[in-house]
Amino acid sequence: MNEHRQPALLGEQQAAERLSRFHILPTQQRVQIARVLLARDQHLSADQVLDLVKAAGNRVSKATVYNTLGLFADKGVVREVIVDPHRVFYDTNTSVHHHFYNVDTGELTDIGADQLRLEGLPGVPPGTVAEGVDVIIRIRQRH
Amino acid sequence: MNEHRQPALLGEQQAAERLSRFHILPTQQRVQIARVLLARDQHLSADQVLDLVKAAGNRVSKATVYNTLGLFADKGVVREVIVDPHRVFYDTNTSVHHHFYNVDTGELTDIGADQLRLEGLPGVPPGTVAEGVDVIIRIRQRH
DNA sequence: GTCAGTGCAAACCCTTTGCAGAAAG
DNA sequence: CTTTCTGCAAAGGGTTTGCACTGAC
Repeated sequence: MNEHRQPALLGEQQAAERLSRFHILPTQQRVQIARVLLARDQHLSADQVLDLVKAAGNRVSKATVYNTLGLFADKGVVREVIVDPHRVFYDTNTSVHHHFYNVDTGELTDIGADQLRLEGLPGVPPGTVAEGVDVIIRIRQRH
Repeated sequence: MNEHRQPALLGEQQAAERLSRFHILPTQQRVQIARVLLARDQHLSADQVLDLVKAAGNRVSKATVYNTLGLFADKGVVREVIVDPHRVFYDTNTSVHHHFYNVDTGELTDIGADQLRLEGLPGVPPGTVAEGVDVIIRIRQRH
């Protein structure tokens, strides 16, 4: 009856291995952050990650969460989603896909790559290379 | 030889009329902001707008610039572009189009609607309505 | 022992807010 | 005269930084 009190966490082993695969040294805090973050496909802000790590009974500082999420994004473990000037979301789904962003609730929902196709991608400006394509469909509550 | 020292400004009359058309009371500051902002197709941050208004010899406060840009966006005079967690850009081109965002330089460039087509727009989640679609192609300097 | 990672608090920066004074109609 | 707008400065909130401490190898 109480097996759902705590959100499922990724095992420490698995988390550490996953970080190693991305050439990230699996320190204690990074592993704890990975355990909550990578447990499922989700979109979390830095603050939410901090809360989840603490809720799981581990201690991390705010600075480390920010540093770590930035590192994870750099290394490709997660993807930054910028839809709101107030906070950055980290998306654990790194495959090609897009998003609905509910401006009223702040909720972010995935749109599979198969549900939306981009035709005729334009060439990038000279001297630059493409890094990624973000498609955001902004929605709001009816009325 | 000195006709380019000052960026071209929209005439006061034109600026005021344009605001009225969007049901915005054309007060002094709003008109001055509109004159620099709407002079051409461009992407400006609030800070840049503040600097431009001051450079044009007019006085405005930071708060008024923020309030005014927010108002303009609400009324549809400009479009907010959120590509950078650090600042919001205001785009004077309100027709359907997309953007390149150079993450190294912070530069925003338009992509005409004719250069990129979206196929198979998915239906929005129940209880919500679409407000807009943003396509951002993130680019960076080669090497 | 050396170098990288972490924690804390303070600094930062963009943006918003509260409120008194000014301007618009 | 009433309502809305503006300016200033202060507050806000997410993110970053500086620096001493800790941990990894």
